[in-house]
Amino acid sequence: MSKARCSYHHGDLRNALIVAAAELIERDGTLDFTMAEAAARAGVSAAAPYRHFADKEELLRGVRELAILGLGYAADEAASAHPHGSIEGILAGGHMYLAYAREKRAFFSLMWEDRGDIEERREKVAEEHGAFMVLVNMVQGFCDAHGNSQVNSLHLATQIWSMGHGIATLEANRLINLFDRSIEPEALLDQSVRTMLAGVVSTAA
Amino acid sequence: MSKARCSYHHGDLRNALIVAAAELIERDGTLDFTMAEAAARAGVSAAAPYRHFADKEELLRGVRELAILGLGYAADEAASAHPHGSIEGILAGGHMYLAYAREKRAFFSLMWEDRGDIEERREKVAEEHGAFMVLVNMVQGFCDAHGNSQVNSLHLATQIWSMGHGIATLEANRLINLFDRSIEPEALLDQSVRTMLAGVVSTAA
DNA sequence: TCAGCAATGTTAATAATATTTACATAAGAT
DNA sequence: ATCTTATGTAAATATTATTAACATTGCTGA
Repeated sequence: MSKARCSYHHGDLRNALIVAAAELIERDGTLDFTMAEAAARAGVSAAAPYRHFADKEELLRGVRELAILGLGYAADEAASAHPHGSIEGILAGGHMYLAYAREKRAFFSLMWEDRGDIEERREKVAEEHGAFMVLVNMVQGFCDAHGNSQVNSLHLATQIWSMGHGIATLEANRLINLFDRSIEPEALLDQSVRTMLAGVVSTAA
Repeated sequence: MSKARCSYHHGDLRNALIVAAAELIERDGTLDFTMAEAAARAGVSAAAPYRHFADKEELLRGVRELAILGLGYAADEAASAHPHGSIEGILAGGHMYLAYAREKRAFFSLMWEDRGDIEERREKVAEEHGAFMVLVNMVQGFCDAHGNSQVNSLHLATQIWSMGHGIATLEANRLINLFDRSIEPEALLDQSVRTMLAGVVSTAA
């Protein structure tokens, strides 16, 4: 069985709950949906979730996985629209990240919030964090194209990521223009990335 | 009256509650202290806080103000240890920010989380956000010292802030070296800031 | 095929908290 | 000295997460 709900057993409740929770997060823009509502949406009783998740934390981690995968797809898409190694590809990735932070705040914060399972996450980095891998690739391509082979692309990617992450995080929390109303996040990001990459090129061997 | 608690009335309960809450946050490293415990610590009943704060959110906002002021003092201190306009001053500010994020995670996230009162915050920017003003000053000094007067220091300060904010946020959530274990946050920050400032100088009129 | 087990659901507690209500006290103004 | 308002208290309420005790059913091996 794997249908809607022939009878007593659901068939795929774990995933159904993750989806239900994600829908509620999407709907409310917060992570504080109730277990009961998620369960109801999946068509089961309030206690059923506990057969699949130790607690709400664990369900949230499930949702997070989904979100991270989604971000990876978005990154693929952004990257594939530009030539490999081009600065535009990197900028497009940044815009995608920024848009995600803005439009899916709750998922974005869920994704980057310490939930006490860093080690577990580290083990699954390769499978789950496609988005970062895409960035590393683009950076690698950029360095190759600009004859700077001394650069550690993992390192440079982290540098660019953290830069974009700062802007995106502040934007998600509506704080990026707390001090200067004229700030435009995308422009700020572009400028930062360009400056950084210019720095890398000027250091070229 | 303004003493410990001569009798029925406290005298300064509002502040006492903010301090109590801050102590609990410090102790547990989380924002999820209970109103009851904060009240108990201030020596009053569980319902008393509601005479001073509409809800826990409002108490948290009170604690946030305190934290932001503290960050401002730390910024003053960091800046005053280096010559005005020096790159070292800016780096020191960054290190302070990073250390704060690492050592006071809960306060750090409280400070930069959207709590639905952006407009109110904006009105008090000048009084409360000393730390950013310090940064703006240092940046201004740097630009003056390097003969680049076309730069909008508010804008550049935002750029540097968001850069440091990204690294600090990721560090606070233990994610900065999720992909690359060899990353050292302070070194990454220094490098990023130096690259950015080098870019500004090279663009000098 | 069928008995029995393990997995997965159910309903009815339990528990922890925020928040409200109804009442008490006391500080300060008239 | 009294009256009003601000500030406390104790005792509900309400909301949720989570657990407990019991039910159903798919699957496994004889």
